[in-house]
Amino acid sequence: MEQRLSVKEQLARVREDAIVSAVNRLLARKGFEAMTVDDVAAEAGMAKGSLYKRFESKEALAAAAMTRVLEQALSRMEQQAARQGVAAVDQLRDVARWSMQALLAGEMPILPAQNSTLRSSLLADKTYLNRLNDVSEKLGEWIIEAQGRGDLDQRTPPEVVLWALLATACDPVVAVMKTTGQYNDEDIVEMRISTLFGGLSGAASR
Amino acid sequence: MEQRLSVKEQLARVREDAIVSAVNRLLARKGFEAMTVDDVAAEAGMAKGSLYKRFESKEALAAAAMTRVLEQALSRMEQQAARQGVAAVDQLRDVARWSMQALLAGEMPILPAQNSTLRSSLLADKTYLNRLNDVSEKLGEWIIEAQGRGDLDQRTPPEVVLWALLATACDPVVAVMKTTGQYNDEDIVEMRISTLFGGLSGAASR
DNA sequence: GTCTATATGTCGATAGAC
DNA sequence: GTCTATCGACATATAGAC
Repeated sequence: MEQRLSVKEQLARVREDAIVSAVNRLLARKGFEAMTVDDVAAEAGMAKGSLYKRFESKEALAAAAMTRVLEQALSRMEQQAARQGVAAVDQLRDVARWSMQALLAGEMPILPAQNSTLRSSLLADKTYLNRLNDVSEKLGEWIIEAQGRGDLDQRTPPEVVLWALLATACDPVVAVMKTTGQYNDEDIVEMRISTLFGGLSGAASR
Repeated sequence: MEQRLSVKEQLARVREDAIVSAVNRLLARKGFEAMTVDDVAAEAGMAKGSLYKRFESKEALAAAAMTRVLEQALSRMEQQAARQGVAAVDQLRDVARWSMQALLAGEMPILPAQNSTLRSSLLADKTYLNRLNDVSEKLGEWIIEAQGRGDLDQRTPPEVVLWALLATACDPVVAVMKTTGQYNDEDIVEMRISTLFGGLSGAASR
């Protein structure tokens, strides 16, 4: 009985993962507003009714996708934290790289500017908020450390650095560079990271 | 007869300006998808039918708003260009400041990530494309000049600098900083400009 | 697969200018 | 009195919810 339940649970997890992955891709491709529940059903390969069995609304679908991305980021950050002798600023750089790579791979659900229904739904989702808080706290530690060492500008408030890093996940320039076809993914990421940390200014302004 | 036509035309222009201003505010507030044509009618103080008399679709309304912002930017840039003895990099900084101020004032129509209907509509709008081209060309000149003087990093391709500057118009960090209420508009703009040009890195990494 | 709500786009009625 | 422009109710399609 216990074994059977476990299998059922595993199947449920696989199914749920298929849904969340589908939502993730669709959010990355078209954004929340343009994504329809029919799209999700088609992409996940199941009937619309099955979606509403597990998720109570379109907003809940999106929230699950965004929560999963935060969990993946956390997992990545914990791996990074375990490594020895890596400067905090390099750990921050790594997170920014990771999120831009996800963005380029079409796996980063982009949250629209200020959609009312999705936004209020996210603000009511404790799991999402907890994960966001976990990510922010870990990044915050690294930011303080990097500022202490002089690797990050000390005049910029830590929260502002944090938001700038989080914003890499929806950097519009990455998408433009991608669509021109002039640059490969690696170059795009490196150029944006370089601009983010080093700025646009040249030698004469330093 | 000529006088009468002129008055009529003036009235039409005033009306059209009211419409475009309303669209502008609504795009800034809720974005294209969430904005309804009924919203526009209410905000502009006229009936929906009157909107469709002058604009053939919701997309055309949005395109008109975006075109007008580009025209305002151009006008600002031409004023800047007329000033003597201003370094190109400072003119670029001024444009970035201007667009962020517009963003903070709720007057910057934000184009959604990649909405299919609006995007294809914009790409078919010659007026919009021409204005965008005008802005890009002028900025491109300044970028080349600033790079030549060493005021901008020469390893970053000019187009990438251009896109980074255009992206200030939809900088999500500005909105977050605004909503916290911790900073006034001027501080927000200066911090973001400073990060954009100077980067996040501190003295130890220079 | 069905239902309901809502959003875009249309059209006939109407009011006001000359 | 005619003509033009505005209004707002209506048709139609589509998307969320179950």
